[in-house]
Amino acid sequence: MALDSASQNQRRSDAPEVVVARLPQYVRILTRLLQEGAEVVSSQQLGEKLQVTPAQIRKDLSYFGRFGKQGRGYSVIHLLERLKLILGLNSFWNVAVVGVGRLGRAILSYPGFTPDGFHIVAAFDSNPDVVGETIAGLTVSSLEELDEVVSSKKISIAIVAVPTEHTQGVVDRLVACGVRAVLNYAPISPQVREGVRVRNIDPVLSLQSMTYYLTDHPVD
Amino acid sequence: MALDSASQNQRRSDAPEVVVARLPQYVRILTRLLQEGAEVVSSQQLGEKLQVTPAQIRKDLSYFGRFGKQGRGYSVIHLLERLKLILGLNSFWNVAVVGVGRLGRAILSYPGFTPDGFHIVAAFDSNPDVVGETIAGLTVSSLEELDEVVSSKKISIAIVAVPTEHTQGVVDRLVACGVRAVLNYAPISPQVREGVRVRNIDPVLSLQSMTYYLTDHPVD
DNA sequence: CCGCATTCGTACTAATTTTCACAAATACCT
DNA sequence: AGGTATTTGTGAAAATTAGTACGAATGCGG
Repeated sequence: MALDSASQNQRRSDAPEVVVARLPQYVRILTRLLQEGAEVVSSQQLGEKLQVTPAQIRKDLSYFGRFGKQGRGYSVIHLLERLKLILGLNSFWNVAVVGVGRLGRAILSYPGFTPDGFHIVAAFDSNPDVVGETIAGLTVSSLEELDEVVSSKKISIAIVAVPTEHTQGVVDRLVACGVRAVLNYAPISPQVREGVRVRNIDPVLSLQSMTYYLTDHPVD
Repeated sequence: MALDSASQNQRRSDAPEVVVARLPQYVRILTRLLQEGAEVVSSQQLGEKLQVTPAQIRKDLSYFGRFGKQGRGYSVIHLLERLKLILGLNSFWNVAVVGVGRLGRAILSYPGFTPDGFHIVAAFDSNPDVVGETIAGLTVSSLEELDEVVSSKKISIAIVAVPTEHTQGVVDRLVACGVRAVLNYAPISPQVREGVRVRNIDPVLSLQSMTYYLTDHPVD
């Protein structure tokens, strides 16, 4: 009880990254529970749904405040609201897609980003044949216009689906335009300055880390 | 996240899962180095390319054997071969895609799996309008034929891109047919019996874990 | 061939992450 | 109202993961 700031509700800055990465899963489960009409949920129940120990859930949440009631659990709607606020999911995010090839088109047509508050408001490609084309209601812009459009449309997140060899260059340009979060689909990990976040979507790496377990390994 | 680490490791060498997950990245870098004509590489150089400490690379490799030479480093071609053997990447893997909607089509048309030894040899869908269609040279089969085709084509890995509500059911059927590794694109984490591996591709979770850092958090 | 610069492999140490376990608070039953 | 069953939040312990540092090889230049 001696820790003053530690026991306050606003202690957020020092939450480990691994904890932050779990919060969106909690948000997802809570959203479903809310739809199902649940009013209260315990860390025990959440843990079962997420295949995680109840202690971990309580510990994770404790980095951000005290949201539960002993003997009762967490108010689904209240905890959900708090977590969305913490993650910045209480408002919309404007997103650009860079690279309108096969993959970029699939991303532009994918309806799964919008319900979660990510609005794709611009698409870019370097190919003059593609620029001007309209996909899923969006007209593809030239990369020349990147700076202007990113500024005017207040874009802070980019989804990058360009050929591997252009990825680092595109990411550099995006960061120079003020983008601070990049979701990259190329099979490399772009380097960025501190303060910029990158997540890589790399299905081949995922497959390759599973084949290890499909292979017989002598105990040696 | 891990359920029961004691029961996870049976006869297998005891390399932590987090180490196994890094090996494919080593393989990727080594492949590139080999193409560039490099014959030898040190943990120092590998570490720079991967943004990890040299010690971590040496430690990771030491779980599987002794591959380097003091004062010299690692033979690129030799280390690459050994890692591919460890990961089971020295031969081909037959893969099925289940769900031929927009996403499934994009996956079937994606050329990036083949060079890494993952051969998509079957596609399944429940929609009779889609069954029989040919995409990227593959004729879509009905889900009825799952068991037969998985057996006859020796498929041990499945890529699942079906609507969320059907995902668990499809995964259950796949596991019943003998599939032991699943790459899932739906925004849930399918539950499987021990011994079956699942990796989820979930771009929304990735985005949501970045928005935290784009949001101002009072320090106190 | 000798000394010096490299670099591995690993025992040891540090940091991080997870789990345990328990006081305190709450709900509910009789 | 009193007793019992829940369940949180959190220090402390345990487990896992990463990093340090150094002995032992190895190669090279003179």
